[in-house]
Amino acid sequence: MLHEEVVGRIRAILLDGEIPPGARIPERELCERLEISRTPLREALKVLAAEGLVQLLPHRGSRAAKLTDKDMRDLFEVCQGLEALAGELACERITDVEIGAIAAAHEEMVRHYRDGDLIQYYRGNRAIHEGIVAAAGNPALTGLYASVTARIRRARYVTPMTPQRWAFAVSEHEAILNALQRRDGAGLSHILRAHLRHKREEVLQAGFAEAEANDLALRIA
Amino acid sequence: MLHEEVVGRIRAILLDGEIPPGARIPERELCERLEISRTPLREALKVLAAEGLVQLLPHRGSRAAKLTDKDMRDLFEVCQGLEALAGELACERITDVEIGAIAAAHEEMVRHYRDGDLIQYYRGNRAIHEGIVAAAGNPALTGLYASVTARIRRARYVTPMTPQRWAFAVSEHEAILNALQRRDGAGLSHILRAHLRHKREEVLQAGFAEAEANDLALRIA
DNA sequence: TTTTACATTTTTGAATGCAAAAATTTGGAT
DNA sequence: ATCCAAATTTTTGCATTCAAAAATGTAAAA
Repeated sequence: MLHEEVVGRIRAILLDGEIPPGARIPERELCERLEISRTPLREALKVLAAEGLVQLLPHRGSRAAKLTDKDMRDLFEVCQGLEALAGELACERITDVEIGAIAAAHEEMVRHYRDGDLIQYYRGNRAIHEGIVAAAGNPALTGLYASVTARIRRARYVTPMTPQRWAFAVSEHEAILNALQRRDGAGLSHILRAHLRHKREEVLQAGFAEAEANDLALRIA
Repeated sequence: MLHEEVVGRIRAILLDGEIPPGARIPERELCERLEISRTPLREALKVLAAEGLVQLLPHRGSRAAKLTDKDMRDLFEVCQGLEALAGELACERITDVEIGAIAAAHEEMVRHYRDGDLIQYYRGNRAIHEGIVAAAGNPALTGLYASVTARIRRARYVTPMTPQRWAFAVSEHEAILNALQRRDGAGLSHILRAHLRHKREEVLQAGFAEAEANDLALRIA
């Protein structure tokens, strides 16, 4: 197994929440499960620590990173900046074919909304945002975006979605697609920011990070 | 020596250009120099690879990353986005004391400009930009900014500075300070973008990345 | 019963050893 | 002399080992 694959598999385990935020990472078990020795596992954990997904405590092992409300707010803020930039760049560079693909993803997402299928809706949602970032044609941006969104993904998908919020999010997406089709960079940037700001408010209001903190506090006590 | 210190020292060696872009990283020598064994060195190299400073070639070791013109353009673009965001946030959150510190750094930088001391000018310049980012009060943003600027630092400082360019850059900095003092987020964001766009144009025009590519081509031939 | 000092076990972090892959050198054929 | 193949050396990637640190358990004293 290649180094990048090891990193990827552990990242997936963390993002799936199989090792919940704040929990100790069982070195021995992971070694057995991935059928590798401690050396490559520890290399991967250090990489993931640099990415912010793992917290290393000298001489006391590693834990799945746990985000405070402040961390969450900060990451959403950065994400807003990155998506706003991506939106502007995308409008300058996107091809008609790419717009068509995003429009198709949008229609599919709306269908999932009508069906009330939240999981599939989220999947489509993510494809659209990632499509816009990809259309910016800037791999450095794509990489940072991936790393930031990975860290807040769980919070986004765990936060409860009310019918009102959901309907409003879909209407925002109509505006996003519209701005993209008009190649209105400033407009797209603006609506993307608002869209993410709203999502951030939902997530923070749900007190996701704090819930996790309490959870850990209970476990320690 | 702690893991983070190993990473930091190798990063410094790379940023200083002591191991030039594209050059092979001599594992054995670095081990002796840092007085560590291969295990912690390799852990550090993998972290630096994730940061984009090192290129890992499976079964053929690691090299100091070499940036193409496209890479450089992309990184500058992201840097523009991050600084623009930082500028807006800074204007919302910065204290009078912090503004005073940045104003002082600005005055000092202008003195170095008048003295024609480019090295000290760059140092002051960097302090101002980092001060604005820090004033945004967003550690996630600070981290990404540090990682992106690290990768383009050498190109910025190697690019020749004409008197005209220099004078113009200083005038831009007057506008930056002014916007910050007025806490004009939109204005600061705008001028920071323009400032970086100009710097990017200079760097790309100087053909820094291509020069390095040729340099490597010669070495290989 | 609770607390504290000590011994034991476990876990961490790093050096070493080993097998596989790549680079280099050597030797032979053209 | 040049080119190609095989042997040798070097380097890489990983498993293992070892010392130090932390966690755990135990027993004695308050």
